[in-house]
Amino acid sequence: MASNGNRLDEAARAAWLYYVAGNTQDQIAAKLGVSRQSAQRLVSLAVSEGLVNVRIDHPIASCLDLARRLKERYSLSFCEVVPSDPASESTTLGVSQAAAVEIERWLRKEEPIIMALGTGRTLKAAIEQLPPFECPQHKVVSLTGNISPDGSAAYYNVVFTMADTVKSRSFPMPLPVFASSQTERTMLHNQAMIRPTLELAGKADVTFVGIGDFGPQAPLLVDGFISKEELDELQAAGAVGEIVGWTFDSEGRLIEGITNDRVASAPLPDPKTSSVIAIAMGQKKLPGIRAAIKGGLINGLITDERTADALLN
Amino acid sequence: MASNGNRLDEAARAAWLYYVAGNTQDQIAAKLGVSRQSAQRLVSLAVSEGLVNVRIDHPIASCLDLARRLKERYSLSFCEVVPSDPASESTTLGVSQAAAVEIERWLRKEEPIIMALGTGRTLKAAIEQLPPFECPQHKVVSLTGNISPDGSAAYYNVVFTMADTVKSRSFPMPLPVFASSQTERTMLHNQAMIRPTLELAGKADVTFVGIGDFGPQAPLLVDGFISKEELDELQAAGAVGEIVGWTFDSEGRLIEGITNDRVASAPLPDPKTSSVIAIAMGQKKLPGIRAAIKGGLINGLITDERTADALLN
DNA sequence: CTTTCGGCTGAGCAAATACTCATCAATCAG
DNA sequence: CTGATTGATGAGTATTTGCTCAGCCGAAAG
Repeated sequence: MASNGNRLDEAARAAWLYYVAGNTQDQIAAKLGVSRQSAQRLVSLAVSEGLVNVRIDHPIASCLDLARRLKERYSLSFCEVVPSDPASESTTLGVSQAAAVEIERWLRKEEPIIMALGTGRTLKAAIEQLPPFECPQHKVVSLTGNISPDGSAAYYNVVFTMADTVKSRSFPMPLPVFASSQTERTMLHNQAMIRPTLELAGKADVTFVGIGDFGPQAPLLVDGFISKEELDELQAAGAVGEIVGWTFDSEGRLIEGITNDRVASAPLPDPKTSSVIAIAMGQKKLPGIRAAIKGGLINGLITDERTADALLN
Repeated sequence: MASNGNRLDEAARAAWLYYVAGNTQDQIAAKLGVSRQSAQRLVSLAVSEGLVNVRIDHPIASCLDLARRLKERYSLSFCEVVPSDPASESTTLGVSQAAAVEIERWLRKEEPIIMALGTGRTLKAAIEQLPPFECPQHKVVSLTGNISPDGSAAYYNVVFTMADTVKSRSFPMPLPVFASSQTERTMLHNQAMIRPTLELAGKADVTFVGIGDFGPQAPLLVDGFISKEELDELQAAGAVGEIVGWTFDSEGRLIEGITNDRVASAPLPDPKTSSVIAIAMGQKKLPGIRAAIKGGLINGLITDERTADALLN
């Protein structure tokens, strides 16, 4: 749609006049020859389309301090803490922006890298913050299958979302998230189309993942990947969190059997040889985050002030 | 002042809650435990301190097109065009932000680079847009002296401004802008403290400069570097623009004699071996910009829509 | 100890902005 | 061709923001 592009152009122009040039919407309306309301709509469109990117260039002392202490205490190689909004229950607010900045930083590199991506709401929100740009030198590979139990494309598989805005070479994983049995998983993983992707995932320079909790609203349950019975069984076995479907207990040890036999996801890249950065915040995820750190599943964390504080106590 | 730092912390937090979390100032006030007015003041402080950085992630088609045509027509290796605010007479609005982004892009590189900086209001405005960060691997060298005719530090010498926010190795040029004679210049340039700096400037990987005009408000005149008589003489000799004090005619050829014999600035780095990017916009500067491009003094340009349009016609 | 001064604060108000709703135009299926 | 649907528009209005001004507090000077 040319009209759509033009509209976004106009929106960008209006947003530019508003945020950069500091015009009022009245002035913008006059300059663009539209009504004041339309100008307001253009600005708000630009905002809602994510064209407007605000960053605060000030390391808030308390956040820096929390990040430093987390890094020290848990030997993390990367940690970023964003301010909390005390009133908000969102599990993405703030961390998604910070994650987007970090993801962009990696993708802006000139030498080719391999980036692996997990799945989940938090990560999806982060990807949606990315500005469009081109980096054909990089490879972005999904750690998890993109097929829902009902056969449709998994909504929270983020590689596709990313491909919409960032032009890199994408490697989705054309698999279900869980195989029906360990045997089937082996078979699936041996497919000629899958194997290279799995190998690529193993060689990732950097990995971004979300962490799923095992409360009553566990994402694996809500999205229909596991049944209530399986959830109960996992909880009984001590499950506190999950990364791309790999379930682990409070010590960060993968739980044997149950669902981990059937997860079709690639194994998590080894944090010893690459950066594995989790993006997670919120009370619910706390046990999972703590466990993932303790078990050395991850070596990087992007979280918020409140969660950081809780992790230290 | 700890209070000052705390205040900026609070300002950053308020700005974060406002711009990123989307709170109203009332909500922020409640959360930070201050009055609404104070919250408003914190937000506006954050804005005026430059903590808040807005960027519009949308290439406005017409600007992209102008940039492309400029690059083609004049064989520029870099060109960026920002939207114009039709009502504003500013010669920095927009281009300073765009220049800051480009400068930051260079400084974020991991491998060490040498960046040379010119002088002037436009460049200073750009430097002021830079967020604070550290890049000790780079060297930033001034092309011009930093001593005003009256002996004070030249206000528009930007290396110091930059050193305030960006931690790189800085090389100011402890010289006047103009020597009193050609002989004195030779002598000054042969000083042991100056020579390495000059050599560094000659090896710059990237150079950012402003362009001065020769109208009645010529910056060289306004800042007291040259007299009205010298200005008249230069104009009579065909001067249309000036970069770090080097005056050139409408073909971009340096004007022999008069002031060019005495400019203590380093010679402009050769655009064949490095990027020499001019930041300039506005009707007044048009002849100077055109000449600098024509004469091959620069190979990169950051300007605004209106100026770009005029350059193409 | 008092005075002065600079900066901070809150109240009130004007301006700017965002939202809702009814209307209108264009597109598309039948 | 007609009716339905979608999306844009302008008016009116509520909310939010920014500005000015008078008062206040504490630090520094006398």
